Amino acid sequence: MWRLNLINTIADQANWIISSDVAIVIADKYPKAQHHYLVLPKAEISSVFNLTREHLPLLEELHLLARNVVEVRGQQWNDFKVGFHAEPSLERVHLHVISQDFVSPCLKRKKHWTSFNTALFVPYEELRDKLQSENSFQRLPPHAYHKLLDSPLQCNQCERICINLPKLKEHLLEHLLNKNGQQKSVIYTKIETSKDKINIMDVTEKNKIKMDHIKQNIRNELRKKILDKNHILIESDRAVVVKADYPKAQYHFRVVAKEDIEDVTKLTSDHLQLLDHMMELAVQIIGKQDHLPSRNFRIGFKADPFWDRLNMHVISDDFYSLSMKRIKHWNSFNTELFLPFQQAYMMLDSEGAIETLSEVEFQKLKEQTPLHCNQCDFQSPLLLALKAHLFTHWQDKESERRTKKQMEDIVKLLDEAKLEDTAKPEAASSREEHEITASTSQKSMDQNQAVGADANAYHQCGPLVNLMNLQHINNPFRNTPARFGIAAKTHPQPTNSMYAPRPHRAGNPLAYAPRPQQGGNPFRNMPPRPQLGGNRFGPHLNRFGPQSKDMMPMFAAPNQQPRFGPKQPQNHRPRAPNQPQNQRPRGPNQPQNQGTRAPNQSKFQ
DNA sequence: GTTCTAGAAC
DNA sequence: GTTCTAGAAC
Repeated sequence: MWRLNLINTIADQANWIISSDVAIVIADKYPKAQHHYLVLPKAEISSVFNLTREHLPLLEELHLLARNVVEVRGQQWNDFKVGFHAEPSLERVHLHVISQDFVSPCLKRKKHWTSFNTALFVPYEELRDKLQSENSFQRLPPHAYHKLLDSPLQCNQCERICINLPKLKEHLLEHLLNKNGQQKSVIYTKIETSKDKINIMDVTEKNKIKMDHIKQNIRNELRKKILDKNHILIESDRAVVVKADYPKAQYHFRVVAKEDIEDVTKLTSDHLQLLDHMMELAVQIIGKQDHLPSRNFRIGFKADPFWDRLNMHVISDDFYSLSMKRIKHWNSFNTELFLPFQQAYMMLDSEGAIETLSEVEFQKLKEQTPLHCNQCDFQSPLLLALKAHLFTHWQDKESERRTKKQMEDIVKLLDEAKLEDTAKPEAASSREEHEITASTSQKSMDQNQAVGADANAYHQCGPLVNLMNLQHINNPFRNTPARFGIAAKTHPQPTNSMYAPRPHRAGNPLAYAPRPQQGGNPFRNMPPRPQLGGNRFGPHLNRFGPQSKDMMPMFAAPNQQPRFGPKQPQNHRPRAPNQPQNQRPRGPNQPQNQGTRAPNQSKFQ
């Protein structure tokens, strides 16, 4: 029965985009716009006419998942319409989440348009308020329904009324192209005789040229930025430190060379001193971040940089940020697309150049899934699930940090008390101790506030970058009740030793390090590097220059053999050939969403 | 919800 | 002649 199509679709978890304990999001099989999703409850509620006031919390959850799927797909919430059909055709109540371009080959009939762009579409808020006030939602009278179906085809973005659906579709495409920066002169596209096949090849080609031009202008922004003193956190004669405009973690800075070097591939061994200097600046900016120890920072270059000027990333390893919106954002820091500083330095020192990956490899790495957590064995194909997971790491670290801070305050207090005891031998009562602890905490808090209010300190130390705001409207986890456990499709996690150990995974600072199976690599016996230690960042320790070869390398364990050993011929980068992380042997638990149907789904077949 | 198709509209 | 719409069938 075709009315059960949606129920059949959700029976197969492979169709789920995201889900919670109570609802599921799927893609509309016949999307009427560029983005079109359906949110369905797991509970068997056949239609919108069966909803009552009791369902308001469920409705809220559907709406939350609607926001999440928009976030997952990297789209803007304001571009979407979210609501129900007043006269739905298919069973199981479903919330439409649809982008307002309405450009789609599946938009074929007038009804497709009117069902979303007249009163036949009931926005989420309208239904919610109706249930709140009247405890039910009623079907439209037949005459009203047919009248709405006959509504003129008025554009949803301007006053234009079109004579028929093909004309409206042509008009809607104009809007979409205009929105994407298309000039009006090239809007009028050829409509092919075969239905719904619109030839926009010429248009997209011209679009591409224009977009390339715009991109080039943006690329130059970094060059301009280093001249603008307002953006600069630290400046020297050879480089500056600026805050990243779209930070991909809580702390994200760029050290930008003043010298006109396009990117990391243009570096030669002559630039080793420049790299030393850039590291010194990185050390300085890290040192100014009291909130986070230096071991939580990663320093390196993008192997496929967007900006038109050599810039070195200094980024905290939480990677929890509202700007972390796309899979390529994650992969650019957590695969071989990120070239750690020490690796770049070694390459330059031993080979005199940094060899890049091919364009094909770049593309592959950018889109690579599943996404592996950089702090544990968690993995997921969905960025949203990874972000939810990263959030738990962030919370743990914050709580750890707070506890540590409190302990430090107490120790400090005890030290002070000791001094006072020397002068005044009477032991303080436990009640007094408690009072003193409380007052110290208060004092510490006041001090923090004082520091926060100190504009000069703020300027010199740089702002606390991108501190996560749980209540931010764009935060997908805002107001998410814990019980819903929004984690989408959860995949089995590796539990046995068949999985490669973490040091060999992309996302690890050792991503560029050689792997055991690769023969002839001069670094293959190198022990794992420890995390960066705070006190090793002293600017006076210029351990990266050739003159420091006899010193203990900054990133090495104290007894490790020196990394800057005798040079060996190298015709390739010291990494294993094409061993993407997602080709690791699978564990016994296969992902549940691949192919097989559960027995209880047979009733839908 | 979709596809098919006859007949109206152009 | 082609394009477009709308009802029937699924």
